[in-house]
Amino acid sequence: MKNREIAEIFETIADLLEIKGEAVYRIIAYRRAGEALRSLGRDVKKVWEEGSLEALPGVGKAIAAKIDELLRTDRLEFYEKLTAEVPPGLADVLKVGGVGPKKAARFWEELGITAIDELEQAARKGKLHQLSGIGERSEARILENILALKRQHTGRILLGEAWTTAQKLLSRLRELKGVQRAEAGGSLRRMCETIGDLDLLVGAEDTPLVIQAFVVFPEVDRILGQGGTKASVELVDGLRVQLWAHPPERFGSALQYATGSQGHNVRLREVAQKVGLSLSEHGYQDQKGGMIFCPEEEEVYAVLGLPWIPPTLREDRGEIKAAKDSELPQLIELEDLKGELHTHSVWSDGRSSVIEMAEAAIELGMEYLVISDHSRSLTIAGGLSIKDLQSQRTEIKRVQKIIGKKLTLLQGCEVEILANGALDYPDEVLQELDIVIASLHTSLRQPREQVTERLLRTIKNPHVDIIGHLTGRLIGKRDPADLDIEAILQAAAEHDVVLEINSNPERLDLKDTHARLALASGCRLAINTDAHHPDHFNFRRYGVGTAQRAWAEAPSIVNTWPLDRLQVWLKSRG
DNA sequence: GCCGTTTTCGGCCCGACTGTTTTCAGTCG
Repeated sequence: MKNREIAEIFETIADLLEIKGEAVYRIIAYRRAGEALRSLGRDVKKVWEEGSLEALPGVGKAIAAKIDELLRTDRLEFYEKLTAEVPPGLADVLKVGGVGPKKAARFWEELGITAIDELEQAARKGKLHQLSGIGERSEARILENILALKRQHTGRILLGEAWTTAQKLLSRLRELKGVQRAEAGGSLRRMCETIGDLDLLVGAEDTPLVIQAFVVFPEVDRILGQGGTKASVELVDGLRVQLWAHPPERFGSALQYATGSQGHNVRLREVAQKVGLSLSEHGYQDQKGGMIFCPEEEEVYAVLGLPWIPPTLREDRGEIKAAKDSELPQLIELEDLKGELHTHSVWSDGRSSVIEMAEAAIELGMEYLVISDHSRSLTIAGGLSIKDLQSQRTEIKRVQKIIGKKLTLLQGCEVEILANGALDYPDEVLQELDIVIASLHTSLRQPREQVTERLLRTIKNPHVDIIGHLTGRLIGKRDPADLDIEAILQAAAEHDVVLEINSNPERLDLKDTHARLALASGCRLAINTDAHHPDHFNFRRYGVGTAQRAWAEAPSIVNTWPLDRLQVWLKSRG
């Protein structure tokens, strides 16, 4: 049983207990345990085998026993009893906007509703508003939200997509009269791999005016809620956007609040409480009612004696303790990247020539650029024959002469890890290349042992320098290969093989938790764009965001190294 | 149900908006 499956069970338990009206902190405990499993990075089975389940944050005796039962028997008696009592379909009913545990319980008890479809039928027949305390407006809103839920394909969109939409909205907001500042918060600012909704924050004196101007933006399809300081809307493309507006002197605390995560904010407010302060989006309040305003986010943390915590760390994954102990990492930044180690050109499936890619790299101030086209067996992507590879070398040398010393071009290759575990070129060919990236594109669905073995064999090949997009996942489209991540990380650390964080927003592979585990295992990483066009160099911000979420510092990322150091390393590998 | 250099028991973040009511519960982030 996988981490995610166990997390889902705990989250459903939390929902059902809430509908049952159980103690709220018991419910929170199950949600926190679910979150802990999702952000673990390691296979919980390994933790279980070590007997250290209770060392996980949010996992105590009772929940550890439940994880144990699930891993041993694939079943959970507590869960089975609970679902016999409260229909599990009610957990889905909670996903409908405007329906929380209290209403779900009443629909079930008074109307016998146990699933979303039944709720829809009841709403259409006007049965909901016959209940006391529920009017026709609530009924209409619930029906509307059921239809909205059905329209949404996955519910979450890719980071890259959210980024683009947010930038458009922010620049429009900044043009509004009276707006002094506008920033994105939420999971976008934290650079999560997918985004559920956009959280935008504006600093302005006349906040209702800004809110009113925002809700009539042409891309707004419907208004879900609107007050003097916040509005919630759905855009024509279905994306939901929250806008908060606060006076500039409160911008820092408001931005901190809007950035989250919820878990981080709860922890921070607990720290505030211990020194007799109450923290909200408006600022700090002392016990006598006096306010401390924070125009800048740094001040929110400074009041508690903490250094500013970068948004990408704010996941309640130990960052507040690290801040207290002055042990926050010196995070990698975009400016630290000195070059790019994984790109494609028209020689295989890229859309630009070597010189076009080189010129774009120069424009971005890179010191070096690796052209790494696909190997021969990936015919669908125009993989290069050994002869083509030699012609390409001539071409790269020719371009190098044209561009001079502004950029150093290296010839690499993204070599296929074949289904049988061999590489797509013989060692003699790999040896001629400046750098070798080995990747899986095919037979990703092999059983765990087999795919893992392919990767282990690849890592042991002395000519392989980097493993590209380790799991092969495409977020929301293709599941990652089933791998023994820990065995692979251990081997990579041992053989000094670098693992790539592929920055393409569809991949982000390694993902944050795996990258964090890789660093803890002693692996080095590279942040690569896998660019097939100069525009794709923009993906670097997502790769850096992912690396930051893994608590990565620049020295662990090989393409922050200057060229001479990189070349010494490559030479040492033979 | 978890957790502890204030605690092994008694705490566990905080406010905005909505709808249906007449003062607030429910939902949401």
